[in-house]
Amino acid sequence: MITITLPDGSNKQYDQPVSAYEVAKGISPRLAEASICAELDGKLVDLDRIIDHDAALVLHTFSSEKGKEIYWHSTAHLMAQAVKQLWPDVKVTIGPAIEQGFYYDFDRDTPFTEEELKQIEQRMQDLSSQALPYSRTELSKANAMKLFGEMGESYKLEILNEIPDGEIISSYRQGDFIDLCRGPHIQHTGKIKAIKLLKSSGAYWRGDEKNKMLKRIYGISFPTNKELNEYLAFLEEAAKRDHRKLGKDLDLFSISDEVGPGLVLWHPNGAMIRHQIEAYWKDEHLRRGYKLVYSPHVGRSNLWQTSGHLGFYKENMYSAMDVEGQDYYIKPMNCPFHISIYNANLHSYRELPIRLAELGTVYRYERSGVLHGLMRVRGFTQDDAHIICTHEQMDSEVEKLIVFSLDMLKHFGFKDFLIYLSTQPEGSVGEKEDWDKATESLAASLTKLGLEYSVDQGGGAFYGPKIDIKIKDAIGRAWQCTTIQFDFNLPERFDMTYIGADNTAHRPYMIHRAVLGSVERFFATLLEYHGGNLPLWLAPVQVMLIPITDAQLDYAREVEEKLNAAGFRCELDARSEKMGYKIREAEMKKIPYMCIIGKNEAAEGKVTLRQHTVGDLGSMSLEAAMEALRQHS
RNA sequence: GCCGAUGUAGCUCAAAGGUAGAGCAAUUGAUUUGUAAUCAAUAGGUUGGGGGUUCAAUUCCCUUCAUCGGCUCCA
Repeated sequence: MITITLPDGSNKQYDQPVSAYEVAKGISPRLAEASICAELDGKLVDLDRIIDHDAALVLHTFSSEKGKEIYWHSTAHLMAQAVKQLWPDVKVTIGPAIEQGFYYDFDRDTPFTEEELKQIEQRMQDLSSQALPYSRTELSKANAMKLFGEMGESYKLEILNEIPDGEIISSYRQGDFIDLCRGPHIQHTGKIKAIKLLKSSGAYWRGDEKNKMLKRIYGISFPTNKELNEYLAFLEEAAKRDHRKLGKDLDLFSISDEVGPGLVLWHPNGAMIRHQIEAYWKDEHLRRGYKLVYSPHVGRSNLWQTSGHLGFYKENMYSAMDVEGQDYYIKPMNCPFHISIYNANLHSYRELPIRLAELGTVYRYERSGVLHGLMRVRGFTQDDAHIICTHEQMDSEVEKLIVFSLDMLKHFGFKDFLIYLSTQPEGSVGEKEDWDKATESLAASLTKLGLEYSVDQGGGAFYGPKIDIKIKDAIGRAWQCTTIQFDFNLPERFDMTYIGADNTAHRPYMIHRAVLGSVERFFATLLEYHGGNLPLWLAPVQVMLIPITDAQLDYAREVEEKLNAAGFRCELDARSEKMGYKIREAEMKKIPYMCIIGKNEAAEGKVTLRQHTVGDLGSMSLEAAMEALRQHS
């Protein structure tokens, strides 16, 4: 008797071994049809896997993350099959599922053209209609080497070589196509109904630029055309939210060819938003015991020598400029300056923690291919701070930092974060004891605050462990904003000390952190998150005054003055255009509120309020309108 | 930096081996209007830069710069 436990706790009993598919069918034929793979005692397996012992079984459909992953992975195999059929000489490499879809890397000299993508897509559809079963074969490493060797798939041999001897190796075959693969897979190619190959690009073998450049094809697939169309519509929607488009449409910023790539020009509207962000940022820091500082944009080579940047960061720094025979470098980081500020005085343990904060503009050489709107630029302003504290203060400082960061991000409207804890990498500096203590402190704070996080083992900087908080952009790409990093390197290099209660010098702990990350990147994620409809307190123009005819201009000016005096940012549209036209323009500029002022309003001393995307809110006294605005924020 | 695509008026886009066209925006004039586009006129371009082929290039070729999508890296 075999007992199978389902996720809801119920049991199914069988006299003899049974496949996961049969179990699914026993529950409901529809579930069996929708199932993609099975999870047996926590291990993903094919649906036709025979269950011969008591086990916990979870069936995954396309609605689960794991189901999607297997589905897309299977589609990647299908694409590889199509490509091999069309171009037998092309070598296959690897083709995993990604967050949205899948890709497959091929070794081929010429890139895949749009035409060819369509051709591949068509062939995939043909193969799908043949409903070819994916069948698993387990074989020894030697046999696998022989098989893929005969097929001439050299990349597969390279992968096989790295698999330890004795391990069972599986391959999957559908029709005439065999791929080395751990699996599992969907039952047959017929399950893949809607396919779209999105783009082709180059990608290095194993992500290493020293390796050969392969040709990658990205695609996505769904069980129904409806889902595919919805996804394509989502991409279109997302494109409208792209901060580069919004930046242009709302006249927020530009990047000029003549000024230089990756260098941002902030237009008045964008600058106003930035000003609001920065003002709030400064207030919050002062409230929380930070001291604001300013530092220069360049520093002598000695400084960067001491900090070590000329050693380990030089490829990201701009070349030196000569000043009276001395080399000066434009700063890629603020740390050495903040440390120099700390070191300008002798410090007692009574002063600690010292928290130095600055909106510090830095310049880094980023390779031309990586620049991306405001997300990745060459000159940017970090909302930087360095916290210098004693060992005892470390835990509470870390905890405060996490709370501070999340509070601030939430204030801007963000709700979903991805939190990562990165631990000690190979070749790091500092004592293991310090690393462990700091890492524990970071982990403990996250746990104490009840936050979920992923651990990036060995992903820390060489100088210390860190916590990163990422925010997603319009199409789900995650961008790092907050970073909280311990630094065991610079305090040593700059010989930072404080005098302890024992009247001897001690080495302080230093935490380097940025909450927003960089003003540029944060601004971009903020724009995309809100789709350009910023919260009232950030909107560059909060109220647009729209007189209906020129006869109301005087009254409108009066209203403007009063609104300004009350601290609202408003503009008067005094053009002799029709009201509908002015409303349309204000709506397109995403201005949160409009005050419509016609002869009725002028006569009664009122305004008619209209809210962006909402519509007419009716006529009211100016005081009532201002109260409504205050309520809004 | 590498692979691919793209680059035409301020913006969004057409066209084409024989010296570029629309809509919006702009300017001027008329209009004075009640909740998402009033009408007319005017002006606007070395078709990203450089070089080549050609009787002729903006179109074809080379090169360079930039942008976009990836690779890698990172705030």
